[in-house]
Amino acid sequence: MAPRDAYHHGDLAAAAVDEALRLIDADASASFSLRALAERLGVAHRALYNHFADREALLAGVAARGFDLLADALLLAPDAPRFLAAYVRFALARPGLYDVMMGRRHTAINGDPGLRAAVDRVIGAAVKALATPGADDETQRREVMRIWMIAHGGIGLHRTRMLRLRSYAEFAEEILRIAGFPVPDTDFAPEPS
Amino acid sequence: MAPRDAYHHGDLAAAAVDEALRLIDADASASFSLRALAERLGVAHRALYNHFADREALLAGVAARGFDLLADALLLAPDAPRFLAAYVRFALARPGLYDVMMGRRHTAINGDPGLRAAVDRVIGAAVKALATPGADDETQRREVMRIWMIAHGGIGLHRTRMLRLRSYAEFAEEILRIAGFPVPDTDFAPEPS
DNA sequence: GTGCTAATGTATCCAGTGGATACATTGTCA
DNA sequence: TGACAATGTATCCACTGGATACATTAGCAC
Repeated sequence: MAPRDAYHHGDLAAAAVDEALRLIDADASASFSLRALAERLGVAHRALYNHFADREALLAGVAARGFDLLADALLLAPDAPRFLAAYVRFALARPGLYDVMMGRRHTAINGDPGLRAAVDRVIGAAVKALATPGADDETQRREVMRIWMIAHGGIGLHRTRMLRLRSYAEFAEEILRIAGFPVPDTDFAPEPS
Repeated sequence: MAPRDAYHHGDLAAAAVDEALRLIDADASASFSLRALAERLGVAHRALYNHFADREALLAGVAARGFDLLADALLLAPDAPRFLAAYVRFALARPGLYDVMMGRRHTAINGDPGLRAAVDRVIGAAVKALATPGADDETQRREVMRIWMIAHGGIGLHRTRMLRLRSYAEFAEEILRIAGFPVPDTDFAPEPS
């Protein structure tokens, strides 16, 4: 839909996603606006509409990039507990990006092939890290779902302070315990802001 | 902060929360606006600011009402699996309201006493339904967290169709299995829209 | 009862938003 | 070289949350 050739700007579509990701990462609480993005790119805000149907389409691009980054991080995890730790670390370190990734509605997720592919990379990383040798496919799939639900749910509840956990460290240990993993001696993740 | 006496309108503060809840329930995908709300109340949009500091404060009121409704529903659950079922049913039946409830940031949750109290009613209902006779407090608390994480995470992932579950019924069965509960023969929840 | 005062609601303005239409520019290729 | 389509700009619109200034009215002191 959006050509990748170099034109006036160079490659506005890619630059827009890059810069949008930067803006969203810089301040998760700030609301993202096309006009602010266009200004940082030195371009009329309407120029973005030559590359993205609307604001949602641009954010879908950002989300896809986010899932790719997440998959990259998760593929390094050698086992299940470190997979869970890496997932939680990513989400809490980049709350704005995580919101954009998870805020999409299902129509957007399945309507955008690039986005769906990036999500599937994450699922692939999960299957790889959570695989247990003897188990059948159904069991594997269910384990992926279980860990993902606990991680995603835990992150959401922690961020609203719905559950009365005093600190990030406490949360991190707790989520490992709840998932049924041993808690390592050393902190498995740096304190996100 | 907002007096509850009857004045010009009667009780605009309460009426506003009621009507906002109705609007949000009616169309979860529509973005909620103060002006649309004021129009439905037959009042200048600026009148709402005599009762709520800003849009967020009004939505905090809606969220508090939502948690009260959720607590009401959960208190009827006689055991853990039916607690989980009731929670999931509520969230999927009222997606807009659930978003408003869970979209708050922690500052809002803990800053508004009414909201915090409503959240605590939900936690109380959870403790009641998930209590196991012999267990100590720490174990109880952890079980509440585990079920809540699975429920909240599962709802989020299901609504974005992140996990490849074909239908709501499939999701409902799966989340019970994942939480370690037996799956009943009959559907435990009607299909939400 | 009669005013006074503060709570409530209104009128009007503002900057900012996403989006649309019409037009200018410019790279590419026939 | 020239036409055309891709790209970017100028300008407009309806709508949003919010602010300031003013009108109304309820309820209390007397």
